[in-house]
Amino acid sequence: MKKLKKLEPLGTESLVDKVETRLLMFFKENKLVPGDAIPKEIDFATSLGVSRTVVREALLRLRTLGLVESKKRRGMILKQPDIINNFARILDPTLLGEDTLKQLFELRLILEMGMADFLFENRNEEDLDELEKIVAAEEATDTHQIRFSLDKEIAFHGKLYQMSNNVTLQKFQDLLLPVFNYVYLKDTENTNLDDYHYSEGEFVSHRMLLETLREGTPETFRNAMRRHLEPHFDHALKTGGR
Amino acid sequence: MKKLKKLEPLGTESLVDKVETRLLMFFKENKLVPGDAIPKEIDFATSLGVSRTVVREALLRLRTLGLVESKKRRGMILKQPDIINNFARILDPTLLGEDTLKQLFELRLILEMGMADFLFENRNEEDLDELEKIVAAEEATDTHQIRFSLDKEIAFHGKLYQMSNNVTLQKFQDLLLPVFNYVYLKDTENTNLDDYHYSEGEFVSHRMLLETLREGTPETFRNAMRRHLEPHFDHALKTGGR
DNA sequence: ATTTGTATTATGTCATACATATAATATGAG
DNA sequence: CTCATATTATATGTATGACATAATACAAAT
Repeated sequence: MKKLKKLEPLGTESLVDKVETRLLMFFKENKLVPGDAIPKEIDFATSLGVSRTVVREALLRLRTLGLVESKKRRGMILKQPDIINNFARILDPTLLGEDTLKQLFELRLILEMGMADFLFENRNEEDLDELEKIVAAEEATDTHQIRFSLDKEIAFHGKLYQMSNNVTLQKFQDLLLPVFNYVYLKDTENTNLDDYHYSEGEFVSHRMLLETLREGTPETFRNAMRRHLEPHFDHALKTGGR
Repeated sequence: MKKLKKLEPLGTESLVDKVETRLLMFFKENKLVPGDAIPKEIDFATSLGVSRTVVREALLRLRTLGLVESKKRRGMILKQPDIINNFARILDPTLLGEDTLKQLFELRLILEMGMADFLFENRNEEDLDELEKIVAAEEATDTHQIRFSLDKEIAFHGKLYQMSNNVTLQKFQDLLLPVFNYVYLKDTENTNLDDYHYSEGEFVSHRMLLETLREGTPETFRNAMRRHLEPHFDHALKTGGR
């Protein structure tokens, strides 16, 4: 038997896959930018030699990803994909695995530890005042349970994200909020955070964070935030194995 | 003319939209989890009273988002949506606006500043040795240009992400890498980073970061990292307005 | 000139048929 | 009986043609 050339595994990708990549190539080659109109389904179908069904499914994918938008009679136009928005639909904590949830919660800790510099860069009286109001309201309500009242937690930390002045980060946080809540609640079920005793007995409250943000530096703020988040960090680090 | 009650705009959502939400409800109500099989297209179609086409398009969306997976003859099963993977297709830097790019680059700075605690929690000799190798190779090559050699930069920082032991974070970094490179290159075009002079004249090299990771604490590491990233921070903060 | 109707057009939906891949089963060789 | 191989059934994938729907342009009417 003659030596035969190894038989290449023939592409496993479906027709729709191919068409999708062809469409993306088409956009790039023609240097189309968001706002530009693209040919109609039937034209793509004929020039690619496939059925309208296939073209439609490929375009539907791109639409799902927010890359194109379709209007009746008007055809389709390229869109600036809103990276974040699509996930909102499916990012249901109950549909995510334990490990992913844990990692996303870690991500939250990372983000809040890392954004100090941007907070200091963009802080202004207006925002600080609003933060002040949030803290004041928090202190006024229930002096015993203030530490881990979820609503206040969200209000305060949410405001911080907003103050980062990074819209993408904000959207990201909005998106992950349900996840955070979910993990947070699950955690508080198991370990009663009120009983948690901080190292050196010192608890860093929202008020103290606010003061640090007013008078401190990014560095001191990071340290304060680390203390503030200590129970969460402990939980995340303890339950290690991924 | 009499004062008329404002006429509510009636729902503009398409059939496919409705079916999609119905499908998601179905999954939740039946407490389906990743791995579970779901009814076939035709069954959904008949029970919802719509054509297979519509069901198919709705399912295709969910497939595009990674929530379901389809295999011939086997039907469809719920999948753990890979949050990150979906971005890849559309996250072409050339398709993103300037502002989004900038914000993603900031996100990188935030992540690297924030992950210190996890690095220290998960560090082990093996990883540190590998990091050592990367640094050594870096030092060996070109003693003059070591600071901002892109490859080494990627190798070193990439390894850090890997050491965070957070797969989601890693994937996120993989995904954003092209964006980072893109922004990085554009930055170095304008401002020659080699000419950048660090505050107090002190430059924190990869080697110093490594030493801090070996002997220091999360706190000292954050400070070192902040110094190391100083030119990037400066650039990000200077060009402020979003 | 503003409104109202009408034709046009590209996407949205439907119905049906067939192709294709694969799990399940049956068949056959040893 | 065991294993490999062929067959069959089935759910998704693709194709085709038809009609519905909404948005636009333009004509007609007031």
